[in-house]
Amino acid sequence: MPRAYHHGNLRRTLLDAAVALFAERGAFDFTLRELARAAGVTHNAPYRHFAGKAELLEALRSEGFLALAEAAQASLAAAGDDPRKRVRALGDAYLRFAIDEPHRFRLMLHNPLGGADDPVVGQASALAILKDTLEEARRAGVVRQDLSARELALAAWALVHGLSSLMVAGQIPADDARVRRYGKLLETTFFEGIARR
Amino acid sequence: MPRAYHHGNLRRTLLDAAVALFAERGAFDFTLRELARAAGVTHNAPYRHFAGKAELLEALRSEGFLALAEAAQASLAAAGDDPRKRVRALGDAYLRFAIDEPHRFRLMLHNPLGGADDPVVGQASALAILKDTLEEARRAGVVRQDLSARELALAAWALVHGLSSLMVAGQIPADDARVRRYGKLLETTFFEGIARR
DNA sequence: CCCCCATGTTGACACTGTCCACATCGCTTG
DNA sequence: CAAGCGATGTGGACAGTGTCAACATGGGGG
Repeated sequence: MPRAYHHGNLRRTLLDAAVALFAERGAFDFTLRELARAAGVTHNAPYRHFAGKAELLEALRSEGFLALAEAAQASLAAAGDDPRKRVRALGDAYLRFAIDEPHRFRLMLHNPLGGADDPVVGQASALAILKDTLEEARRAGVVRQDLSARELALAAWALVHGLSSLMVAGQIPADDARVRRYGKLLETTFFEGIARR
Repeated sequence: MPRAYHHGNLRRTLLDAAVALFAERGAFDFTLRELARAAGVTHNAPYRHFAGKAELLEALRSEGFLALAEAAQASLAAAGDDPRKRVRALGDAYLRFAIDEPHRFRLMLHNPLGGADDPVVGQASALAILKDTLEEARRAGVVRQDLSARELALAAWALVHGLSSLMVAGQIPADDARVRRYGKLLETTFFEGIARR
């Protein structure tokens, strides 16, 4: 099969190659030209799809958040109707995402500081899912009412994010047993402690 | 004053210049040669003090953890004898450090993945302080006894680290009032929830 | 059917990290 | 107190990088 002059789907190929390179070496020190070579293309072809290296990285981060949002939706769909179970499902999904794709996770969190103003595409939607689910819980009356859904969402996020970070950083082992145990601990901490009515 | 051939304290100067550059642009994209220029020295002088760029970064991370450890000690010294107050003081110190020096904080957490095996110098000592303080609390009987001091320390760390991360990332505003409020919330969460006897 | 424009290529430039051989100093030792 | 040696800084070189500009190609809409 003769390689066509036009690659066909270079953008996709480049993004995939980038993720693969991340996973392979565990750092973000890959090079644009390297990516181009991996895709079997000249060092300048990527510039037809990304304005520069920074934009490619941003695209990767976006995709990460979209994937996370998808995983969150899936876990919600499997969680049934109990509001508390639904919140728990989101936490589990987050933790699992962080553990299964640590490179991507770290890339996503590696924002250039102060970035609440211009969040990456997808980040907002991931956070929105959490907020909506906590809004459900709020309406169902299983959490305190004097905090907004957003505040509750941030608290829950902080909780699970702290654990995820430490696991990804290797400070806390991430074996299945521990993940389940800490997941439950976080659940009670959130519902009996922080969000208690 | 004629610039001497031998700079005198280049290592220090380079590290300081690096921190300054971080703070100035908010990303780790500085260049070794740039650093050398800022220090008024040839592009190769840094190699007499660091094997390469990676080693310089690692030195920076080390210094960050040492500074954090120092801040922790100071806050302990001012905290009196009550074990609970002492733990709380450490949490506050962590949060304050993250907020006051977000660049450094992000650099420190930016480890090359899986790094529990070869932690940066200083990281261990910072963690040790927390562990010791929780050991005190454990001996004083104000926390549950079925968790080791290390486990308690990690739980406390996860808690405060989650909040710190979100604040540094700009997701949660870091004004004084909120910091105090969340600090108190974390304290009760930890002592009444996670670590309750 | 043809031609236009999105996609890919070639060539160039300034700059980077790092290696090497050499220059300059200041501290130790006799 | 001299000398010289090791630590520190210099200058030049090289391959590789990000990015720009000009050119080539060919598939899909008129």
